[in-house]
Amino acid sequence: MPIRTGLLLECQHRAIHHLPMRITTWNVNSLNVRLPHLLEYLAEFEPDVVALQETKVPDEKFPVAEVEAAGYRVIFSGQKTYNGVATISRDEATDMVTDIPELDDPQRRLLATTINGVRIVNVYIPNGQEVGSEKYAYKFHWLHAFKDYLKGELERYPQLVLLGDYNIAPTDLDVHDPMRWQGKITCSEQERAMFRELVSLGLTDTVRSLHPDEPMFSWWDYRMNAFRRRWGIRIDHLLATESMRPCAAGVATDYRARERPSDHAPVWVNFA
DNA sequence: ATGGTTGTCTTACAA
Repeated sequence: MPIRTGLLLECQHRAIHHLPMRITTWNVNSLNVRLPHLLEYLAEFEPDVVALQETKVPDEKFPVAEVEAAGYRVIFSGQKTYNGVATISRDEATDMVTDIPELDDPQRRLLATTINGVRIVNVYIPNGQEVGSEKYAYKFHWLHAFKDYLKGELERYPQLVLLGDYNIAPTDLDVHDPMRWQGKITCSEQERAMFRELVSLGLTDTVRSLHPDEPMFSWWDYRMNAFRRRWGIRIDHLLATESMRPCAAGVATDYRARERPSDHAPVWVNFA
């Protein structure tokens, strides 16, 4: 059965407040390297929106023609070597924002836009490297400024999806080996408290709400055959306002198993 | 599991 048909069947029992949408987040770790995988993903899943992180491509070198040839539009905020975000969509993206007000930051980590009446806030939250490090302090500086910005977005846009690479594993259910990761970067109590603060602004962890008891991972270290051994963590998330009605979700783990993969797999949610 | 592996105008740094 084609996936598109499956989406409609899965969602038909829900009340529809906006167009049904399949929305994906994927840290591609270099769009230049991962472009073939992205084009395969678009053809296979026919998503309405895909938020990319770590594109690592400056805007003047973004592969616009390739994405448009696949039947999509794209907006982006990139830089050389590091970071970079892009949002791919079937329909028009308006009211683009690339910078957090009050945060003077050259790192390209935010791309907010409106698609079909839904505010799509695509983020590449800083990794933090190690608890207590300078980069860890930057992670929280960024997050505090972002949280203030997000409050305003939520007031303006009743239908909002906040998605991306959060670099936070919210609970031990999101970690293959919680004892190994206890207190480590992505799993520290301070990071988890910040994740809960974002949720408490009026958002739902859509993937977890649909799979409340199932360990699910979105990132596996390149080293030590971590993927083959299923040593993963869930750090890529789609949070949404209550109005959004998620009806199915999953991780396209298959894309992590391919040749020359990103270390993240795509995470998708269907909204009724 | 702290050993390693990716990606980047690389030989260091970020993840």
